[in-house]
Amino acid sequence: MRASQLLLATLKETPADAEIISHQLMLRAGMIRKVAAGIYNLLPLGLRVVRKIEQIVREEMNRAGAQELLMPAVQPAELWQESGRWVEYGPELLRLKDRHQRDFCLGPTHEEIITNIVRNEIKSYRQLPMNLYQIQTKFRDEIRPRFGVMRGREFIMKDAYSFDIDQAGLQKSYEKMYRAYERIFTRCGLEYRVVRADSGAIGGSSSHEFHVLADSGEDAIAVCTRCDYAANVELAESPPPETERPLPTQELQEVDTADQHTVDSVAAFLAIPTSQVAKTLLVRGTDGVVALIVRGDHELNTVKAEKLAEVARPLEFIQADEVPGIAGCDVGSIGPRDLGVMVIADHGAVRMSDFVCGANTNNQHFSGVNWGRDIPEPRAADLRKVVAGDSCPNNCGRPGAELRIKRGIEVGHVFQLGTKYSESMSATCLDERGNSVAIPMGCYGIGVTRVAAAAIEQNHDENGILWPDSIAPFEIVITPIGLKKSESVSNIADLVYTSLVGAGFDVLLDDRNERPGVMFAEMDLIGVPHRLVIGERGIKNGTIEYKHRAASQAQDLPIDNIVHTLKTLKENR
RNA sequence: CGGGGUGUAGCUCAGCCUGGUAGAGCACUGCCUUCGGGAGGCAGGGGCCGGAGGUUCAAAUCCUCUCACCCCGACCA
Repeated sequence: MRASQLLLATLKETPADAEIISHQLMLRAGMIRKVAAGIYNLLPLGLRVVRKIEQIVREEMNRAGAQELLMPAVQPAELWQESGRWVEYGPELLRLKDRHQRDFCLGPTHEEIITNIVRNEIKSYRQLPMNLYQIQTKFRDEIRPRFGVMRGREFIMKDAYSFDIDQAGLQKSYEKMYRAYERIFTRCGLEYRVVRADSGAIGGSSSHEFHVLADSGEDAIAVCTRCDYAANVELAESPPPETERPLPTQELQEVDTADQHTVDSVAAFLAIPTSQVAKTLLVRGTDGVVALIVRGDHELNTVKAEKLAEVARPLEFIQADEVPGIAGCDVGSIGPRDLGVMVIADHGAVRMSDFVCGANTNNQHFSGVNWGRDIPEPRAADLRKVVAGDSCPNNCGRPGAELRIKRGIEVGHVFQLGTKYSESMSATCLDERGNSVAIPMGCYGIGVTRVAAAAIEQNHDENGILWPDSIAPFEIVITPIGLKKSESVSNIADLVYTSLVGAGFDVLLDDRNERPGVMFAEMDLIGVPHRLVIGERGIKNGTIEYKHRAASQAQDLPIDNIVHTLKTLKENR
């Protein structure tokens, strides 16, 4: 490609509404332009990167035995009504009507369509296992799109769906995808962690997210400092501590706590740490109200709470105006003693002794409270969010092992759907004994455009992007100095360009006759990993200057076998 | 949906408080000089000041409404 024929839409200044570095650099490098909130043009340079990522994904999916197909972006409401998601999915599903007033939506995902294909085409276990995937535009009407293509409303996604005759088969298909994903993200040059995750609204059981670690990540993940443990903060377990509960040393006392209504202010008022205060939260239960207790310095994990059979889903806190009727006091003074509702305490709270809690009378708290003595032993459960410094839930036992909270960008997600869709949409086939069974499904997504943004978050410097070779818009840029003035420069530049292209490199020849400073700055900005500078000076010595984007120093390479030299360089990387 | 903010040239922004002929830098066009890290000079082109209504002799500026975008939160995964 010649730069004179490329739409090189670089910006010197950073557009005001771009917050994070990848968004800024994608705009400045001329990869994307905004059309509306969360909706972007992919300019030629951006599309080049996306196509390279797609190609890696395609190669690895095919290698794993999946087949590519293409489903429509516009989908009829009937299929969504059948699966129940026409109602369930909510306003994130962009709905539209055709000229006959029939309902359609723009697909945020394709479980309905693929299940429809499979129920029509798959009749026998002999046709399984099967894995079908597509790389396609998705639409999700996000409440708040942000960070450029990181969280766009329209984006490119690879989605794959596996079909097996039984759970064991699904497990195998799942593991295959898991391994394919490891290969894909490694080939894209990304540093990532595999995170155990909640499968959430899509339903099913086993689920892993692939997260690129970056400070700008939207998801908090808990990772062990010593082992592989990594989990979504919402799902990371906090197992019962091994320490015993200390014996009581204080008597139960009722204390006047004036107008202190929060854990922090009560603790400050009594001059004790917040970890000595029990926080009592009233939620709607399946049978009446339930009190959830966590230590004052801990936070309730609503995902965990919802999993308790006694707690109503979705989790609903008792409104402030209802509290006096239940506890006899306002929100700031609730405690588990003589509360008259079921009490469930987090493992950490169960280990407390001589603690402080509300007295169910306004402005009154108890101190010196002990389970078993003053309040019946509560039911114990894992209720809290993990915090940095917690011990590794894996019990990896390595010295110094503790949890850290890091931020991650979710670029891939694999989960086992089970028979959620095959049952609601009757996708069945015959097993070897002739029984009709619902087909267990898995689904596997990769946010292609998000991978591009995540790669930038991880690979950039003050001058611009540092693309990994595998997904760079161009592998090599040739920068001739004084192109119009020097015939030898222009001849050598052309010669090197044609030889490199002939050797299969993806090369950009900067034939714009710009000033050197401009060319250097722009090529650094768009992040071409390898640069050859051709100038009179080098030609006289029979050399071409070579510099890797990330290197601080350039080096001179002999012109003679430049193609071979670069091939060797590439192979050694 | 709640709170906050911003809409003025392609981009970054000034001007608004205190009403009086629309500005700068970058980008763009032409000419000259320059030419190994986003050059300099001269001359140009480009704006219904987001939109509608109002106040006023006069509105980018004051008032009302509206639309769009951004940030925080809630929500969602």
